[in-house]
Amino acid sequence: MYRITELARQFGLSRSTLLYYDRVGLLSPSGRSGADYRLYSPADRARLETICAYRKAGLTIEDIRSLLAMEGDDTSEVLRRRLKELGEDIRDLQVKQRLLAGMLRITAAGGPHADMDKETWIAMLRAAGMDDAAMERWHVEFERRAPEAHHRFLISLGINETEALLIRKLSAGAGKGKEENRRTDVFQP
Amino acid sequence: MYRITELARQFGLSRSTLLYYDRVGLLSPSGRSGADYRLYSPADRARLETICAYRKAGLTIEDIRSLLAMEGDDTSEVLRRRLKELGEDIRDLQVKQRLLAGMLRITAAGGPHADMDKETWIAMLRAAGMDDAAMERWHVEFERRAPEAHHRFLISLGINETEALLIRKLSAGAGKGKEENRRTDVFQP
DNA sequence: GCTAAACCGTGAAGCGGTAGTCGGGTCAAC
DNA sequence: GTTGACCCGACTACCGCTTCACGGTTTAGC
Repeated sequence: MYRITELARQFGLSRSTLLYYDRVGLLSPSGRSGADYRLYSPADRARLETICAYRKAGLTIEDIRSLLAMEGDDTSEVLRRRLKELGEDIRDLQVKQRLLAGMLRITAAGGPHADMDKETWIAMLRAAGMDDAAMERWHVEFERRAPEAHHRFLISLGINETEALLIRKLSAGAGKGKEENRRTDVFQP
Repeated sequence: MYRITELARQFGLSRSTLLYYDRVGLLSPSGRSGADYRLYSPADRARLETICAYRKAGLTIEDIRSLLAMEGDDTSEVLRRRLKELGEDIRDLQVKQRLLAGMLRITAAGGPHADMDKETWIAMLRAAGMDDAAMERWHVEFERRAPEAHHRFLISLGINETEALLIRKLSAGAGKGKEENRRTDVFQP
């Protein structure tokens, strides 16, 4: 059995937080001491562990309550909804980033890579010693191992859909040894 | 002169919001009608326009107050600070995305690289002909040109916060020519 | 046995940035 | 003079806690 501050410290929480969880009925200690102190059992501890995991994913208290209530039946719907929300929240923040960057007249921070664009990326690889042929091998390898990630990556550099598909097609073709498809200029236009 | 609800609607705000702005002294109407109604002048309107622009960038009321107080002298510091905060907030959300995706056993749809991990990435660069030294030069270059994007990139490969910060620190140090920091094993452990 | 520190309890208030609601006053049109 | 749209100030609610206040309990050392 753990006392409140002891348990709180185990999870990096404050005593107040556990008091709050008790008040809202999310986690109530299963016992009390003679002096009416809260006593948490190992089962309570396990429940708190789950709660913390969900909280770290940004789920609301209400969401967590319902997740704990339905005991692993169909948790996925709530989680999926939260995942969607997160995506929207991130996009909102990215919009704000762009607005602010505009005010500062900084190169607009756009996609997932924000201040990264095709030119910067290529310059970096070149600085590391890659030449055109190496970059082509790299695209081929990327397309072979993770075509979807390859696509997302190209988009994140600000390359448009059409051009991204073209690059991928050439990478796929080159991987099969078709010599006539050698057009390194597409990779570094 | 505009009345409160009229002005609120022009900016897609609620009446309550303008009442609040008045209460906290962010935007007070320059006049009152005979019936003590708030009357906003065109100058008030212009001020509100600025306020809305800043709010859309997610600045706090306090930030906006100080920005308006110093009348365009050195706004950039506050804005830059907010931009940094936004980057951190986005990273926090992306961490949550990954945690949730893990719970759903989905290949993280959130990160820019999704089904990409550190091992695959390194294998790809090696296949393209990069050696350890080249990879280190690349990290150094990445850190120098786009530190935030570098961080996001490392996180997207599934590298944890602590290790990402370590790699960046070493990259930054190596960029300044500190030979004793040469520890390529950190980049490919 | 005494004291001090560290713990425990309860209850209330506060944070930000609104949204909404209340009872009552004001205005223009019919 | 009445209807209905608008306005007023003041209030409450939201989330996930945190902080404060005040008093009782446990623990350690002397």
